[in-house]
Amino acid sequence: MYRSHTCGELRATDNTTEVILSGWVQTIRDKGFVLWIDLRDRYGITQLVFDEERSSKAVLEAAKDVGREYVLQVKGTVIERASKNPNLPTGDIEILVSEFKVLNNALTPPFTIEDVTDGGEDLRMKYRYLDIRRNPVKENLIFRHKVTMEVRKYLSEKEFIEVETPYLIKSTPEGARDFVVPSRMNEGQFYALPQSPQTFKQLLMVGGMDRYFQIVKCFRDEDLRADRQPEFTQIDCEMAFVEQEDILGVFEGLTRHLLQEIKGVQVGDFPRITYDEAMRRYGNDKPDIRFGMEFGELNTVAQHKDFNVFNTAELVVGIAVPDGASYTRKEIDALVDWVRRPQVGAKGMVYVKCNPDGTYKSSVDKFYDQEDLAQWAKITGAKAGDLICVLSGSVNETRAQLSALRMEMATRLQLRKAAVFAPLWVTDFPLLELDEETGRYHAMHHPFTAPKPGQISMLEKDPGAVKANAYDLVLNGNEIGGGSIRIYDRATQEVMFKHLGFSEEEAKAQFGFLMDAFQYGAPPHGGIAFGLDRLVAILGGQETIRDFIAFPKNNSGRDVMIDAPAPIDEDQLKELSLKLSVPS
RNA sequence: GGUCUGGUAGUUCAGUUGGUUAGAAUACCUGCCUGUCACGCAGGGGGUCGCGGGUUCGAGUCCCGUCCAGACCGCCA
Repeated sequence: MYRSHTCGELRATDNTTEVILSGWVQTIRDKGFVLWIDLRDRYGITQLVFDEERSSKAVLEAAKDVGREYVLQVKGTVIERASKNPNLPTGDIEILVSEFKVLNNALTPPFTIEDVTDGGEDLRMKYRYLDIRRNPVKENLIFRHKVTMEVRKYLSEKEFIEVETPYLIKSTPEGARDFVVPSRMNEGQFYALPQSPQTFKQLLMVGGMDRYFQIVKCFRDEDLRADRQPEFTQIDCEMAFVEQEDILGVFEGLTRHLLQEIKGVQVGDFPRITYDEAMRRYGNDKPDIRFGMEFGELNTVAQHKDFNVFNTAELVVGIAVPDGASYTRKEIDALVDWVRRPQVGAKGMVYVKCNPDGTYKSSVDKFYDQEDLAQWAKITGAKAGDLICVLSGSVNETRAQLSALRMEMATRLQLRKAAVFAPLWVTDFPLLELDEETGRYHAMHHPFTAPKPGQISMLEKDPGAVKANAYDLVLNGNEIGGGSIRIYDRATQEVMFKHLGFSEEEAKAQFGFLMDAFQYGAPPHGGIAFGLDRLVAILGGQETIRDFIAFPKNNSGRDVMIDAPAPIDEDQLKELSLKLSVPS
């Protein structure tokens, strides 16, 4: 037997009990006459004591030879401590060790295994198995487990069935780049790893599964971010015989359940706004509504004066930064520089200080009088003491720029509080999106999304105006879920493919199986998929998803621990009928 | 593909205007210490200043290139 108890469970009531513990050496405090070792496992820390009076000389001497992170098995008696540690759950007791065994020794770890480590990101990833011994990472993984358990519990209670779908599927040109896998048995042919189980879950609906979910890995070969990994986990869901309202109801319920069970937070009905409204009020389709600073469009009051920049702009729009009027000239200049960074891309910024005395001071006083500026303040909701920041230009770019500024100011003003949860639904997404480079329309969500009833006819004349039965669930400025009502008849699906620029042959080759299935009694259906990594990170109050993934990839898509990806040898290439055009 | 930031001891970092032998903290090693728990005290070892080139009497410091890491833009149906 390696242990009778864990390192986290012994209390004063266990006094005099004979126990066996196993774990890792957290720290050694050697006072000469007495020596303590903190023994750590997943459950906690228990202090071991060795001293000159009560321990045998051999045991005490041997204890002086152990090092950090050694794996020990100890046998001893629980005793009440002479000096207790109120900061530790096991702080009332310690183990007087009668014998112990070093199960394994350990090199000095390259960084300290403590809550606040001295290790940098890179090093922690290289030795991720050591990082996982640290409480913050360990707790995150346990937290993730709790979330997935609650998801399974909730959905199972609602009659959802978890079904596994294949990982080796077919590559399609739409959307993100696929990871591809060469097939040895089918020379020159490739599988692709799924970007999502989209078509399979729809086929499960045709198969009559009615309510499906799956906690499933998905793969996208695109550049990474703090909240984006090449392989990531989705809570993928689909329901038959539903309309949008049914789906929003069930998954608002799931989200509320998680907030309640995981965070103990109660939220009322989730607000809903349309995509168009989100863009107008926040410049963003995933607005963070934990704070205000809503956009105020100033075209009517700022144009037709002598300020040419505004007169020639498609959109003039501002936000009121709370208490920003006290900014110095230098601080405002820094803000202007900030919006002019290439990442934001604004050409400049007009500001209005709303002085506490009710007067206004702006960077465009030459063109606008106090009355004009009072109008701006009214529209942006600026109060005395605020700073109005105004950007102008083309609609889409200006909104994106001001949205970036809004988020930046909220961060600086600490309005993005991790303990506050503000979910909302964004609905009525456009069906299609114009790719400005190719001049082609592509599906904003995916090509299986149903247009709003009655709007199919608009596809010909004004494809960009067609709205879809598509929706996103946004939490604290992050898209945590997105879905749609699907097309379920062959004719409509064919029309969609045609408008996306597929020839009949291409559509048949790539999605013929789905359109065939639609001819055999496909039920109306729709669904949603949640990004689990992101959801867990946000519930955990953090921005980066990496610390909620046991073995994540770095910025360049590398696993620095196992050093992947890596070249494969000549024999493997040959077996797969592959030839490299670059030296490996 | 692009922008920005960083790379100096095992680790996290400091390093002034380009100037003597590159520092701190922590980790590690040795010794001391009668109740520690971030133990304390004394001492010690530890450096290809990412790599390559250039400017200079002299480069951790300035310039060019390159690699690596991180954040962001593009991208992510």
